Amino acid sequence: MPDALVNETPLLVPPTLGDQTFRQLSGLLISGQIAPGERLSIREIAEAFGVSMTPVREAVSRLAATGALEVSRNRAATVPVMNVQKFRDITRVRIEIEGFAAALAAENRTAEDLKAIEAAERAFRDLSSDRPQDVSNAVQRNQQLHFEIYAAAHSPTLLEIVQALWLRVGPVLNLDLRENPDRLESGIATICHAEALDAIRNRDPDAARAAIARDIDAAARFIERQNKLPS
Amino acid sequence: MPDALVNETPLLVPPTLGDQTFRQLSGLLISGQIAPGERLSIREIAEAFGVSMTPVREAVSRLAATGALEVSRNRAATVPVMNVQKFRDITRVRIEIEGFAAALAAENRTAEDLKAIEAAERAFRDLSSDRPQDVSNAVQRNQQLHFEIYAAAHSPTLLEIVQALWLRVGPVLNLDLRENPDRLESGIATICHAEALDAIRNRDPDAARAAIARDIDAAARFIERQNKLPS
DNA sequence: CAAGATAAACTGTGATCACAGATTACAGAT
DNA sequence: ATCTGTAATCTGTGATCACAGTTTATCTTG
Repeated sequence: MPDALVNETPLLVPPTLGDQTFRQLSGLLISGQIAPGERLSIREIAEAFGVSMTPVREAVSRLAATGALEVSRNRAATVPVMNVQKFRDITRVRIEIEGFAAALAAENRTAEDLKAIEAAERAFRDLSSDRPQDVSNAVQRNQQLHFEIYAAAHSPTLLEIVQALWLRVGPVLNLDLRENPDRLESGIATICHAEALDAIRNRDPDAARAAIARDIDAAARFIERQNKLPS
Repeated sequence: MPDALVNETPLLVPPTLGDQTFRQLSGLLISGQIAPGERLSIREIAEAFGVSMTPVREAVSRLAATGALEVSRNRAATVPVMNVQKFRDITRVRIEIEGFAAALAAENRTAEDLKAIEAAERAFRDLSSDRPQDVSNAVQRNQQLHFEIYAAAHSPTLLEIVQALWLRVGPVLNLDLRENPDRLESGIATICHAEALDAIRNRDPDAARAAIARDIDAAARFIERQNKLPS
């Protein structure tokens, strides 16, 4: 599931335990299965994953480096709790950067990119109408669609930045989604996705940027409206 | 609870050896004192810094997570070598993101921010005219000015992203600068800095974005013109 | 019953070791 | 002199231990 978020390593060499731990933790974080404020003990994770402390330490270090985890001295790592101020800050940055990625995708997408995006859009729309309460799959397919678009921008640098941003907002966005599945039923996401797809198909960068910006903004407004964000 | 007051001041707790190692390596990378392609052995660094392998491993993991270092399985970490394609990609992203940060700075800067930016601009300009061959200080003061501007945007998320970008381009930009000090004499940087300062002073986001974009683009064109980038 | 002192358990940090894969150096053969 | 196979060296990876600071539980005390 977290494959879209993690860079593929050559299959010639087997990934290290540190890599595997990083991927597993990333998947749990981005899909909202670890709540903000939750404590992550290195020893507990090591025991749960059947490895020693060393690979977990490396994974936690990497996650902390990208802001996905917070570590204090001699204290357990925690998923950052996001207050309203931080949430607005990261939302503003996401709108700019992911909007830019969508604009680049509209310019640089190939025919294969378009086909992949169309398939991902259809998959999300079908699930949204057929099984709107299937939150786990919705989270996964929404992520799949977004990153098909961002991959079509053909900018490795931008892709890594967006991945790091999603690792930060994942716990907030998707944990909320799991608690309020009706957010999907509003259909705002489906509309924005369709607009983004059209813009990318027509190679319209400004429209693509606007569509992604609206998608992000709508979700953010929904989160803020529930007032679950602390302080 | 007195604990709350103590915990609010994180500078009282001494940084870990891993943090210090990370900072030292970051400084060496961002200032171009470690060349692209150079190998960084954990044991060598540990011996040079007088620590064990453990803190160095953590620092290297964090740097690799942000793309500042590349690690292959069972091989020494290396400073990523940037070909023309990668360099253009990251330059394009820098123009968008750092331009956005400059625009935010023009909107959100306080009077104190402006004073700090003005001082940094003056420091760079003075050095540029008085001792144009003092590359080490020029690199440092250029960085100082840029990050005074980016800090004035008051967006922690954006600031971390820009820092990660500088860790990647530092080796290329500043190593080149050390080998070709005459780039400073062109005065393009000084002109762009002055434009950016004016725009931020006048709270003109578009002009601030354009000035920073021109500064980044000019330096990038200078690098590409020398054709030192491989492949 | 509530509040505070104290001990037990838990935490990350750092160092050290064993190990297997990768690199390098060196030898011999052609 | 050049190629080649092999041994020595170097590499990150992972596990384990000791240690000090933090957190939590327990017991005492008012």
